[in-house]
Amino acid sequence: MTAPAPRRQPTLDEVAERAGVSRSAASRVINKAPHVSRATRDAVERAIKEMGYQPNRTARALATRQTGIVALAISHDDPQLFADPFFAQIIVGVSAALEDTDLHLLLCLASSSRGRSRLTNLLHTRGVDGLMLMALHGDDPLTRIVAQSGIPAVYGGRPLRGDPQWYVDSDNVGGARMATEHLAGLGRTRIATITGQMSTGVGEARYRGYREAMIIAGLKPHGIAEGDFTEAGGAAAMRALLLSHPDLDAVFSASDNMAAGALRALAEAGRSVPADVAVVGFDDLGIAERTVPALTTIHQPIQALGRETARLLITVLAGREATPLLLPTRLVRRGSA
Amino acid sequence: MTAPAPRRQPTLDEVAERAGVSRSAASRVINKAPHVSRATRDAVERAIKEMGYQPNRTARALATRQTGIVALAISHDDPQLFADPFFAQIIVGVSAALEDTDLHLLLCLASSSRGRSRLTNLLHTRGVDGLMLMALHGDDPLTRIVAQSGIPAVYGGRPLRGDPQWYVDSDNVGGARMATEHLAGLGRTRIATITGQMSTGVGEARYRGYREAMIIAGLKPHGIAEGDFTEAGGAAAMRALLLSHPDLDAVFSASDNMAAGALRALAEAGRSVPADVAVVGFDDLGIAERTVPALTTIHQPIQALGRETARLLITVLAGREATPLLLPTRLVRRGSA
DNA sequence: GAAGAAACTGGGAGCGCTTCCAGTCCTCGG
DNA sequence: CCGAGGACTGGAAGCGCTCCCAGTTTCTTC
Repeated sequence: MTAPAPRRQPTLDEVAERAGVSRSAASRVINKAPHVSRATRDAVERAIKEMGYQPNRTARALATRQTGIVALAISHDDPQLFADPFFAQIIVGVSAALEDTDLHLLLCLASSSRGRSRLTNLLHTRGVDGLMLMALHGDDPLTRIVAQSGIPAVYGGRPLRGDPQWYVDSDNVGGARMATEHLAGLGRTRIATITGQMSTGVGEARYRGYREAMIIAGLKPHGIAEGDFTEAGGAAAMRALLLSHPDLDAVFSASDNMAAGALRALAEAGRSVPADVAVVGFDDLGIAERTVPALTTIHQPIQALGRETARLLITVLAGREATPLLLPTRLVRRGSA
Repeated sequence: MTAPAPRRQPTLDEVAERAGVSRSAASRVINKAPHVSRATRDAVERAIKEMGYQPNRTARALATRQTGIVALAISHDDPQLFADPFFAQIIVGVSAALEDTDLHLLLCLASSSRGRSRLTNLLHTRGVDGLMLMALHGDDPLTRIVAQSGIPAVYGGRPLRGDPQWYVDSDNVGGARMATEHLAGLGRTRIATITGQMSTGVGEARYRGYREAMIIAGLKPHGIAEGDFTEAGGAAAMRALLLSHPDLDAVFSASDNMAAGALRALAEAGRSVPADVAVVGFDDLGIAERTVPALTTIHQPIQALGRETARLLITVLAGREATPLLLPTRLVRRGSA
């Protein structure tokens, strides 16, 4: 069995003819343009209803130079990373924001080089009106390509390098500061940190928040280990910290995944949490509730991040004034600190 | 700050002029059509390279009546359901299959009525070449709309009503049968089942598999409770079963989520698993490894489901012969049975 | 009642590409 | 040396819509 020939849709010309007016007139009533008499409008609207007319998207796109499509590009080396619930939440947020516009969402997983070139092609061939970019790593070549294409782009999460004109981000610095302050407020003084990759925007920002809070609290960093946002990486980092700073009494981990690994490593080392070592994570993505003990962490409003990224892009596309946005994070107290 | 004016891309006419040939000739070399002399081809290719020409997607779409876009529509009442890792895996699979074509992926969350009408509109305005549909419930009005639109559609997971021309599905019946047989093979004879909503295709199919296996094993169903694929629903169903059939010695649950709830309810009732009651789930979606005891379950190849759904659509769009596909499931033995 | 403004109308030129078709140019067998 | 057939070529007609513009009608206003 092969595909059936699609049923032919009526065209604007046919509608106009049926309504006994010119194509221009019909176009005007469809686009709610001014200078249309009552009689014309009625006739056209009746014809439209009778024929079940719907304007052809492609033709309209060609004439207006607007496709009505925006892309969400997720650039990351590991395609499996997409399976992280993070992105599902982002997509839910983005979709919600697009729902009251007539924009549609194109999804680009630009992890492979093939995926990247497909995205580049999409930009150059004017396949989309705008772009949302997520999960870039430090020196992603995409930023340059995007900038050159001239297609409006909004970044979800500020990239490390290059200062994009438009972005929406969680307040990573503030969150990390809050986490560290919480630890210090608990009376802990030997506070270590497990960072994400310092080549990423988030990794760097959360580390910076930690540093700032330590300075304000009048404390010296007590152990810094770089992880990779994975559970295994967190465990390894924790072990390293335990070796280099055996007397640490608190850890701020730049992600819940890593914190989960750290908890495991701490348990293996016989340290009790939070009695011996207090732990604070970052993200609050489900896993934080399932660790033992449950993780005190910084909540990041992911769905809102998606929603606001899309909203910002909508604003930009509408030609309205738009400025970057920083979304607040908040501390969620559970058992680990 | 507002959007900058996009830099103008060269057009085919300009390329042709630069190469000193007609637009038709240039078009021919771009589309690798026959009847192009070596000299013409070289000239055009040089011009293309020099000018960085990329054919405009929209214009091409208008001329060929093909957009180069396919949509993945997820129709479900609950938008939050999308956060389920299931869909992320589907998307990864779909993207992988599309990656070696020049089709792009449009994502439609058609849960709200607004979302549904957006999708309908997309079909009628010829905004996409083809459609993949997932997570339909029984009498989804979408099936009719899709059929009427004449746009080729492939179903991921067979809908309950209506027998679509093309679909890809996991072998739910076979999997459920396998699960039940496993239980029977363990010597259990009083085997209950917790079903999903019987108004869904999966719910019905997995129940059918259970029934068939029971008949083959010469056993009588020993308790049937309808759940809703959630953990809470599974727990409630298990409690009901414990009340109606206190002597049951095994349970086949139509999803891991429900099985997790069932395990909880069994623990509360003081039954030990698998000693008193053996439990088998369905899906193998991560949660199965994290229950206590770990869940014996039927593994469903989700990523492959997405991939094959996309492949089938690609085949259909290419006008090639295509037939429905049933993906094999397999038993994964863990602690619960 | 005339002149000017405002409302309406349809023709037509695009948007950037594909594709049909009628020509032109070669090549080659008879 | 001629004609047939094939390989090329460019002109032109779309694809279905928007939008400018010149022309017509209607409404003001003094």
